[in-house]
Amino acid sequence: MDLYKNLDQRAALFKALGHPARLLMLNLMREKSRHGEELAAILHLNPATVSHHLAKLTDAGLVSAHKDQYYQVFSLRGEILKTTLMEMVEMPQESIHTDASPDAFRDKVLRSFFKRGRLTQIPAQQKKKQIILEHIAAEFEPGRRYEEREVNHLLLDFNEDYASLRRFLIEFNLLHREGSIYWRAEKPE
Amino acid sequence: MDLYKNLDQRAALFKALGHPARLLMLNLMREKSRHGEELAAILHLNPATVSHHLAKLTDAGLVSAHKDQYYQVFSLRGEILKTTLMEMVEMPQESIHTDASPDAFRDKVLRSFFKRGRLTQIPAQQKKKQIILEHIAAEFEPGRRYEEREVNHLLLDFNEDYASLRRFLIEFNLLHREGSIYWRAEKPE
DNA sequence: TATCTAATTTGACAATCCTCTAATCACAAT
DNA sequence: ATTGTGATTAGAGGATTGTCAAATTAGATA
Repeated sequence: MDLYKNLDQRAALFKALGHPARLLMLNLMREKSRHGEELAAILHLNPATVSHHLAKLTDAGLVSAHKDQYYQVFSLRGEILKTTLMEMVEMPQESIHTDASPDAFRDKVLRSFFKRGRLTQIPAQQKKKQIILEHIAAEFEPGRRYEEREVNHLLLDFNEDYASLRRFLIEFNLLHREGSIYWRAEKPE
Repeated sequence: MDLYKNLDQRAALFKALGHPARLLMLNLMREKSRHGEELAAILHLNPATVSHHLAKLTDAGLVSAHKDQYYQVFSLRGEILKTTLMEMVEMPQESIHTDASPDAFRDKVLRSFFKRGRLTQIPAQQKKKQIILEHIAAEFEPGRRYEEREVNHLLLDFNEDYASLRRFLIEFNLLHREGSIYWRAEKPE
């Protein structure tokens, strides 16, 4: 079954389950197979309406139909219902990336605070400060030891207020210091 | 948790899951908690739209929120997602009876073929014939043995064509015969 | 306090969905 | 072939939903 592979198919499955009348139909079919006229009588619905609902259930792969004498008999296809909600919600990472871009927020923040490579201002908000500081910290080579003078020089490329930047980098644990020697922190990941 | 107990609440849960954007949100929250602005950026949606979707997810009990600095941070409430689709679809018998009437079809058939206790005609269709024959068979006392003469007399109350009725009852295994002695079949259930 | 920021609400519009009636279709029975 | 039966389609009305822009609210910052 390669139905339910992508996002929209899964949403469609849930949508098919998202109506009381259809849930009742599935319950009735759980007991035994049923034909349209029967369901219509039980649910006090117009046969056309039942047809409509049954079409949705069949499209979603939840029921199947076969002919018997005068009737079109519908049966529950129970296999899919054995999976957990989580398995059905959970999409592989890569398909999340195709449908959305998880770094969009980060990108947006970086774009709005950096102009031509320079930091226009230091954001007051933690989450945004974190993002721009991480971006700046990436300029330091891991493992290498820096004199304070070198650090200042490097930071000046981003903003004239190099002292604040240096302080924040320390505060956010992106840069470490011992005496006048600085080095970049290990990446958390 | 007595949420998800009744039909409409369950339909509401599925409806909440029945939209691609909301499935993506849940996936993003699976990795870590997120705030609205972030989700909006990632999904390329208006913050108001994200708010709208988040409200549906919270109403359905799928996410919870807490404040952090400037932000309202939303987290996935995963417990519910561990249940299988079937458990969520499956309603106890009694609540099916309150929301629908499983015997409505049978009732309808009986009403339309019996007028003032008499069978107006013998239906040609199997399913309906079955229903009216079961109803007639119920007039015979279980265990008791009937002479053919008694059977005919009893059936005449329903329809003048007692011979056809008798034949059908045998054919549908509702009545058994040995020689000229008849008796009612055991109930299948 | 005044100001800033994210979240929510409001209102509008389009799209989708649910329900029914009426018409049509497919097919079994005669 | 004609009739009868259930299923489906077409279309329409009303309700709900998804989306965004604009206004408002709640709460943190300074």
